[in-house]
Amino acid sequence: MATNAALAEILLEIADLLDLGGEKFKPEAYRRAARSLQSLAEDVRAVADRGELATIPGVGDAISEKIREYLRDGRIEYYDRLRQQYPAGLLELMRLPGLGPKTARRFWLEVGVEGPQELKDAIAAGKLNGLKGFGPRKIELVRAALSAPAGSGRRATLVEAYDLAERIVAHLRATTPMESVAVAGSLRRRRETIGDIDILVTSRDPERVFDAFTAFPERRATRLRGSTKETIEVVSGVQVDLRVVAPEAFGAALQYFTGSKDHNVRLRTIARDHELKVNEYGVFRGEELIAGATEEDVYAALGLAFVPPEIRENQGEVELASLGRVPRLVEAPDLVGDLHVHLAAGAPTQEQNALVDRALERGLRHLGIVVDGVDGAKAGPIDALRARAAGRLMVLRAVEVEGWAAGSSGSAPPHDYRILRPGTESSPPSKTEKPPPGGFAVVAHLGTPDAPPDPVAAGTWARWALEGHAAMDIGPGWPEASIVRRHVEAGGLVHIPSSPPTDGGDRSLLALGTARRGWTTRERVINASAAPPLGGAASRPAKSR
DNA sequence: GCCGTTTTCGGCCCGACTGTTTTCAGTCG
Repeated sequence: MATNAALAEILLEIADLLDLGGEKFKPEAYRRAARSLQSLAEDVRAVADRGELATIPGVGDAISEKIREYLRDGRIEYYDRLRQQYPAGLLELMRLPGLGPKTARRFWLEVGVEGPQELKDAIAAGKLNGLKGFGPRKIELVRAALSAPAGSGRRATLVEAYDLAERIVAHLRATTPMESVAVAGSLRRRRETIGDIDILVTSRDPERVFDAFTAFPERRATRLRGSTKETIEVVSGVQVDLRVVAPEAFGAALQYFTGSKDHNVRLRTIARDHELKVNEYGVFRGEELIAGATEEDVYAALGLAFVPPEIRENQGEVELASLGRVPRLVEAPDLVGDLHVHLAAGAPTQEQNALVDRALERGLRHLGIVVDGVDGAKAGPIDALRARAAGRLMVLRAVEVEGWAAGSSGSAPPHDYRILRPGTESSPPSKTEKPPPGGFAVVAHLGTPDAPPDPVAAGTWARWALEGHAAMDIGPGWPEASIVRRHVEAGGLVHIPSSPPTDGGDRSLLALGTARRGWTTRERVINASAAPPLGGAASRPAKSR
């Protein structure tokens, strides 16, 4: 595991242990530091080497010292000491849904339970009966949590969460009248993985919306249902929250429930400094509602420029917003080409033509095609496609070279540029390993939605791309936004797929979101330029015909 | 434990929901 993630995990566990001890504010402090590490744009070791650990939000003297200890000794004494104070099973107990540190601690001290199995036995033996604050419903809740199916409450990949949210929204739209519906939460921020899906609705008839939500075919269980929100778990184990809000508060609610938590805390602090209060119902001066219908209003009321959802992580965006200097992130209309489209050599002419026609419909200016299953020296269908494009679209011929072990092999021109495929099946390259010689315009196939690249490997490939002046291909949820951000801030280029996939769905939106999450601006996107800089290519691009 | 263009000490977001409660504690996001 990458150092940042491993350290974050330890800090989170320290937080849980402190919770068990009844600490009031320390746990949240450790969690905040952990979240900062998780979204840190570089290896924490590099930050430590520069002596700048304290610049990380939520990291002060004490946590800095613990981080240094970990980097030096591979352990943190404070953490080891805390762990000795409680049975390991208590942490498992407090992580069950509906249970927390207080409850776990009471089970331990008052019933002598040290873990999930012992708790099961204790319930079966009726040892919880008569325990103060534990009625039959509460005991049943605990019992159900203990026997929850495997995978319950798990995190989903970005693509999985996106598709699920699309199905839920479609179901709601088809079955109940709503004024507006939006997806919020970490899915809207395009996080790499999604803990729970947040859906926001305005409607005059909340009960009807909840009824429709309850009737969603994939629902497995309802966690809770009140007058403003309902939480369900679907069969895949993912949790979905639905909230109904008033139209005049839609923007405030969307802002609030989009998060991130740390971003919102910053906003509320700023509000307080302006003698304002912000919550999911709006921005208030005293009792008076001064903003809330749109997100733009909410930010404006706080004297801030609008912040795109993808970068709301308290990673410097709030400061820039207060100065009115939020970067303009790449947007879908900026993508004027695609340099990485595959076409089977034997594909029917109709399918080949559709590739060009779709690109023309989208108004693309260039299209780079890898023809699979044909000798690179042969023209394949490229000439025919060039004729079809008839000067309206620059059709480029790309070849893919697989694996760093491939050496200098690969087809000779005539191709316009080469794409490096590091070879995800192989073991990741070492830090000192070099890419194969010869230039590349794009480094691609770094992962798939189900198998995102290992962060260390992705970091190496990003470096290859940077050194070779090639663009790093972005996928939905990978590489991690922190790697993308470090790459583009170092001056690197990215490639964002823009052609709609042939298998339906429009997940190219998600790759765009991942790029935006990495603070990518248009200038850093190789296919946002009408004349893509293919300087890293083995040969110069052919002239447009 | 962290943080501060009013603070280096005294705060720390805040509301919904649930179960068990005659007014609240715990959990969650």
